[in-house]
Amino acid sequence: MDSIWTRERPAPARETLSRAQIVHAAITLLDAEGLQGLSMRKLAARLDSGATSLYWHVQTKDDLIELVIDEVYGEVDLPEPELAGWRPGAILFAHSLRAAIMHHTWLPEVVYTRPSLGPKAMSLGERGRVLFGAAGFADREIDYAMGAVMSYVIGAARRAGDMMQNEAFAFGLDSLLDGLDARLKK
Amino acid sequence: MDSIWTRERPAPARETLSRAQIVHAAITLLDAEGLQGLSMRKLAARLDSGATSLYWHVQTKDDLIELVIDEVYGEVDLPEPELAGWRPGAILFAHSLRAAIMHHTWLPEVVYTRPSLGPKAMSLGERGRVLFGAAGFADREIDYAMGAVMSYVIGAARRAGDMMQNEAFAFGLDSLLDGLDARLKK
DNA sequence: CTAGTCACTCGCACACTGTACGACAGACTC
DNA sequence: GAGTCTGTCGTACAGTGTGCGAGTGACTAG
Repeated sequence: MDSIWTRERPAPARETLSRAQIVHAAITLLDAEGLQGLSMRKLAARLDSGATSLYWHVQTKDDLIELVIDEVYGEVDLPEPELAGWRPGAILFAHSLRAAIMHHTWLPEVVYTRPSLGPKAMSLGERGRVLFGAAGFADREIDYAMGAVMSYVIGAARRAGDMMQNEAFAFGLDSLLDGLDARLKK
Repeated sequence: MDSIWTRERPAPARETLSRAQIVHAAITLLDAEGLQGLSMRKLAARLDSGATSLYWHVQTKDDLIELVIDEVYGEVDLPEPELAGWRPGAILFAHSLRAAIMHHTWLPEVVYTRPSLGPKAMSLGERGRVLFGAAGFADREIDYAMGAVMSYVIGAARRAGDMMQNEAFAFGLDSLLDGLDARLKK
C-alpha cells in the first residue's frame, strides 16, 4: 500500500543548509574567534558551502547577527515565580544572563545597536513580566525593574572575568535588588 | 638681539597632523556616521591627508579607538564630595556618563573589548574613589559601588532614547542608589 | 655650503570583507 | 517533455586595515 507513512522519506535530495544550522555555526565561530573572526566566507567554509549560499537563508550578515542574538537569549533562565519566589528568581535570572554573556563574550558588543524583537527575547521578556509582576511591581514598574536588572548585568560584563569580579558583581546585584525590594515594601 | 624669545616662531614648517587632531576628527566622524562609518580613509579625507599618514601618529585603528574612548571619559563629570555630598554626586555622575553615551552612541559597542587604562579614565576612577570613599564605603567596596553605578548606566544605554526611557533610567538608578545607601547605614 | 638625520607624508599593493548578479542543478507539477 | 520552485555557487565590485618604501622639507654637524 502506498501512503505518506509507508513511503520512505524521499531522502533530502541534496542535503541542504538551514537557517538554524547557519545560526548555530555562527555562534560557535563567534565563541571561538570573536566578532572580528566572523566572516561569511569563514562561516561558509565551516559549513562546507559557498559563501554566497548563505544569502539564500539570511538576507544580510546583520540579520544573521540578530538571529544569533536571539538564540543566545534562548539560553537564559528565568523561572516562574511559584518555583522560586521573586528574589531568588531574579538572582537566578541575573546569573543565568551573566553566564550566557561570559560564554558568548561578543554579545555585549553587538546587542546595543539592535532592537531585540526575536521570539526568544520576547519570551524572556514575557517570563520576566510574570516574575516581576508577581513580586508586586505594577504597570510600567514591572518593565522598569526587569530592565534595571538586565541593564546592570549587561553593563557589568565589561572586563568581566574571575572570582574577584564575581564578588563585585554580587555586590552590585544585591544592592540593586535591595533597592527594588525597598520599593515594594513602601 | 637674538634669543629664543625674540626669534619669531619658525612657523610650523608644514602644518602637521597631531594625535589630538586625529582623535577629535574621529569622534566627530563617529558621532555623524556611527562605528561602521569610521574608516581610516574617510577619516584621512576629513583631515585632508593621505590615509596612511595617520599611521605615523597612531599604530592601528584599534589604538585610535582606545584613544577615542579615553577622550569621551574626559567628558564625564564627577564632582568632589564637598561640593555635592555623596548621593547627589553619584546622580550627577550617572547622568553625566549617560549624557556622554547618548551623545556618542557608538561608545557601548566599543567599550567592552578594551581595558580603559587611559589617563582620563584613570582620573575618572580616581575622582570616583574619592566620592564613594567619602560616602563611607571602605576598601574594595569603594570600587564595587562605583562599578555598580557605571555598569548600570552603561547597560541602560541599550535602546536608550526619549522621556519614557528617562523615567525607566531614573527608576533603576534610584533603586540602585537606595540599595547602596542601605549598605552604608548598616 | 654640503651631507646627513629626523619628523612626517603618501601612493601602491595585498589580503580580506559584505554582497549583487546571474548561471546552474535537481526535484516536483502539469 | 516543459516549466517552476528551491537552493547552490563562481565571479566580480567596491570598500576595508595596514605594511612597505619612497619622498620631502627643516634642522644640525662639519
